[in-house]
Amino acid sequence: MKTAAVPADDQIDVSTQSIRDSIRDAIVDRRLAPGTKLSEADVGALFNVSRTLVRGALQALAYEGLVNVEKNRGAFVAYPLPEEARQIFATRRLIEPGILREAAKHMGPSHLQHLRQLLTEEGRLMAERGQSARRAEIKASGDFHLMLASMTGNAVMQRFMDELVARSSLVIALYGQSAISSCGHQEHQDIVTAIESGDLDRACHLMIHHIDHIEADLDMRENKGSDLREAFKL
Amino acid sequence: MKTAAVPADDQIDVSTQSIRDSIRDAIVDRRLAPGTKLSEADVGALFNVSRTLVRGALQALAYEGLVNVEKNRGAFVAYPLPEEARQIFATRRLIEPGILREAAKHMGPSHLQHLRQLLTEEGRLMAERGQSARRAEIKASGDFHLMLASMTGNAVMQRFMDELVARSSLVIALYGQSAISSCGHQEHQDIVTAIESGDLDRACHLMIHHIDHIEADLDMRENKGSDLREAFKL
DNA sequence: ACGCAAAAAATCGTATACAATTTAGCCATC
DNA sequence: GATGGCTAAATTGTATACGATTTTTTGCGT
Repeated sequence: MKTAAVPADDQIDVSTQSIRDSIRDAIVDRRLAPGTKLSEADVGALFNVSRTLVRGALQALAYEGLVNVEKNRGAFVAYPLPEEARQIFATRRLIEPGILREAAKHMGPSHLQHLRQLLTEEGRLMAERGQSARRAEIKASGDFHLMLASMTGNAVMQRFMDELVARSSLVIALYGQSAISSCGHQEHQDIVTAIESGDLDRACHLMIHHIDHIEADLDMRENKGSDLREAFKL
Repeated sequence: MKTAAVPADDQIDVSTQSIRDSIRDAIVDRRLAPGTKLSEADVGALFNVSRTLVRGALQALAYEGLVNVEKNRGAFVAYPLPEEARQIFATRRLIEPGILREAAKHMGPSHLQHLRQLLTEEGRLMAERGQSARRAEIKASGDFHLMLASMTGNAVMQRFMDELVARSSLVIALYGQSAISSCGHQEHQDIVTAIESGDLDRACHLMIHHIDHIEADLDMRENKGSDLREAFKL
């Protein structure tokens, strides 16, 4: 059976952590499709490490919800079910307004500039063509939310958001319809504008609607991916 | 060097998961003091498993923030710094009102009865003496928040709360002053009463103050534990 | 040909082995 | 008596080995 295609760094010294990050990036960047099997031996061969380290990385990713490990069968890139997807977005709606307010508290002019900078980059990527620009655009879109989380100065929240954004990316990969909601970029801008003008209530309002829009763009009818095992076993 | 004292089940078949849970319980129950070294060999001997499984469990616990693993030095029961503690409670203040509202949406009479039942048990434990009753009381106090989280029906939120409650318990073990804020029990009751009466705004308000009170009961002046390594290395 | 059972291969689960690093002990020296 | 450095012990990091489980292949009978 064909098994993952993971970016193969050659010769470079790798640790469990770096393997985890590489696979994570590959999943979030959608270079690894949901459901793809991640064979311990194969991944180990790609990184020139033993299964021991690969197992550690896969277990960590399982904890983040990015891969499922099935006993005696192996690890697979997570294939979030619609219900799971709903829970992820429900959690984001619950958390992100609070993050926004908390971030705003600590925000200075330089922070705002960083945000604007990110938005500029996001807009630039939207103009470009090609799959790699598309991927970069999706990543940048997630980075907006992550940057807000980092501005809270709260490492716990930041980690929660890391996980939520990563899993969201997986959900969008599975159920997303429109190439990308290009309105997302506009909504990001509106949120920053609201923050700048000091209208946090409005910013939070916009944020919630923004998340709603992302979720509304999904088509979560079952069996989109036709993975029969997933469809029946869970 | 003396190293952990972990509850030793004898002969029972154990997996990584059960080891993780046992250590987790021991930490949350405060039978393992913060800073205690968890030697792979020793833990493995107690559970009659190889270091491989122990390592897996310790890595998972590290991800939850319950243990710190220092490269080439080993795993230690986490010793949260004051700043970390503040972030944990800040995150709880941010999340728990939302959980409350979400839980209330799905709450039927049977759910309310479960909550009342938990509060009764909590009250009963408060009347008892002895260290084990004290531990059970602390656990029950955390269970109140976890039960609310479970009532949201949202597995993601539930896992976040699991982590937050576990880490809170560690913080309280380190910095807690008054035996236990016995007012906590009263506050739990007030929250449930507010929910029953349908006044969610009031319930959320009470919840936030409840978390504030827990945090206010801490004495987080530095060096309570006088672990010099921790003081300098982080 | 098709289906089913048994053998073979592949893959995972766990333990053990060995290398790398840290820690502890000890003696010489100031 | 304290300090510095050297050696030995202990501990972790990683790879390998082997048993258990699953998956695939093979081959037989219908």
